[in-house]
Amino acid sequence: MTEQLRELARRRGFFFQANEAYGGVSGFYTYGPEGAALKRNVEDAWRDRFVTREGNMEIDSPTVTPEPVFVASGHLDGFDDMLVECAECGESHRADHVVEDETDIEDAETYPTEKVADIIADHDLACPSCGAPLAGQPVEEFNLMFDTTIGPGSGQPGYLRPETAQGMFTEFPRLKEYAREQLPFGVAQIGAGYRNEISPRNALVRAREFTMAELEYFVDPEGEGPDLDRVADVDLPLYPADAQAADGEEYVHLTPREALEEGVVRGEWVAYFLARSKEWFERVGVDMERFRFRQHLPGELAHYASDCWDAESEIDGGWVELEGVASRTDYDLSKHAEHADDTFTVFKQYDEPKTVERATVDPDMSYLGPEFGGDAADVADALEALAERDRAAFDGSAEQRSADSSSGETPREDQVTVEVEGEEYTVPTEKTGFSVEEVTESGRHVVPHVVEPAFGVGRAVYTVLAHNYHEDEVEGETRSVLRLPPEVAPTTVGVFPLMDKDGLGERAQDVAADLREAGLSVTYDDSGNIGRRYRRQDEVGTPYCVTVDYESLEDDTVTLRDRDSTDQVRVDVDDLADVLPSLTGGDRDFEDL
RNA sequence: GCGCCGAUGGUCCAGUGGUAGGACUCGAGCUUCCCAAGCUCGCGGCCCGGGUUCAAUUCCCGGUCGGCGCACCA
Repeated sequence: MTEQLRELARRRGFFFQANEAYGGVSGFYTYGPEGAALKRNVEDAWRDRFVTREGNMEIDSPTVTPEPVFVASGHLDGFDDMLVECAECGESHRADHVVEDETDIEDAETYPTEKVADIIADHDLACPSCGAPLAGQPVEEFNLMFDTTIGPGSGQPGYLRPETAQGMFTEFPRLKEYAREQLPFGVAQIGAGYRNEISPRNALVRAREFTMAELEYFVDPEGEGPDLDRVADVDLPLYPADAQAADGEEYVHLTPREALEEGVVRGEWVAYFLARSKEWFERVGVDMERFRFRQHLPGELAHYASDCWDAESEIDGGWVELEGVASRTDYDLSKHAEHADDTFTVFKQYDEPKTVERATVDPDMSYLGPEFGGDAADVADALEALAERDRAAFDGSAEQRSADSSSGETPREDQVTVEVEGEEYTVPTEKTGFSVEEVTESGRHVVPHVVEPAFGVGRAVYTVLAHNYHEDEVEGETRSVLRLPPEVAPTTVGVFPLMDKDGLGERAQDVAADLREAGLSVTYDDSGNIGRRYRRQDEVGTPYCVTVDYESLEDDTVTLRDRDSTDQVRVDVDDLADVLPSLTGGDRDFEDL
């Protein structure tokens, strides 16, 4: 099936390997005319569901991203792994981890690979799996992010984004303004992401450049949940972590509300988006008999996720991840708040203003300035942060006195020490302007939590193709047909003259032009006999075909043929522009015509 | 990245130390006329580099790409 599908995809222009004229490179694909249309329709359906109907906003951020963003997000640490492979058992290990586990060295991760290889040789380190010596084995670095240089010369380092999500996070300070600081709100993006996969496989399933559709839904961790009534009847095929540990594949079928009540799914928003996702996958043509939500096992969770469910489809006996619905908590926004020079919180007003005690500082800059020079402002910021965090530091705790006395200096109760970029600065407490005041707060700054449904568009397209490919037997002949939902089919209607003579061709051309003018995606075909033309359209999933015959010339009717049943009805030419959209939109059924 | 297998028209395959053939598709024409019909004609190909050889698509080496298994998939 896969081979036939792959062949169909190539031959009919759904997708194929890119740059084949130059030998091709693994992991890159071009969507041909049919595939690009199918993909666009899938994306449009996603946009309709997760942007328009959810009332979210869509953005479009750059794919080239400066390095500091990934320092903050944590991707820089995660992708720059050093691997060493055991010659004996073939197992790959993190070279830096081997070194750190077996020696006193604690920061092997920061060493160049050659040095790590030397250390392994010098210490006669062995393979953690089989015990064979690793000395002499090369230590190799692999980057999962594509790097680039921004600007001329050495420029500044940048990376192609491994996910579109960071764009939504880095622009959060503006986006929250557009949302009028009202949680919850969602920001979505459809675009390319890049991962320099070690071994791309399986066509669109694991590509190095691929389209993602991601929604970052920002919620108040203490706020109200979604309206689960709207998805009350959705049956979720759940495959929880504990069921995966057990033998067999026991799925649990629950509604979102049941799943929450039974504690299978943690988090109302996750449950809500699982339901919306399932409905959407069904809408674009994923077979629900070959679909499930699988919970990530604890060790499988990404560095940013607290809980994650993958939507998966079954293709040829294997399961393909289509979507991850992750609880990213406040990880991303907190990280960017730490690293970036902006505010990643939303101000949440209390119902009633509160009076609270708050520790503040008002540093004497006429002292700090001369004392610390250019660092004075940073010291002042550090003092403010310290006051919020630990007001005891300002009244000379026992611990601090003890520390001071042990250093041999005169105990000083009246000073406070802060650290700025590794340097310690000591300031007399009286110069900090420290005080504890009663203030009235009308609200507080909340770091929103993020619930992220992230879809792989290419994988969805691939699944839709695989799940809708059928071979019928028609009078002993095999008929290949893609039973795509009309909404996503690349072409809505094929228009043919029964024969290309006696004016039928001209009449059919007019019909095709009129339907195009009405906004429909139309293919005109006058080549070969009529049956061949129907089969061509069947193979690319065109749901309807219109044939102009001799009767058309008399009474302005045409035959309208249904892909799945191959049934035909006669329809007035003038009605086509209304009938076809109502059929594809699901407002009418073919049988009722 | 490792191992095994493979690479010949758009697609699927056969074959050969003297540059190749079929089927399907596609195009033109005739014929038929509502579900891959028939006939005629036509377009179109040996992954790349090196070696052996008078001569390599064929044999050898290396590479690239693909499939499968392992590893990897933050």
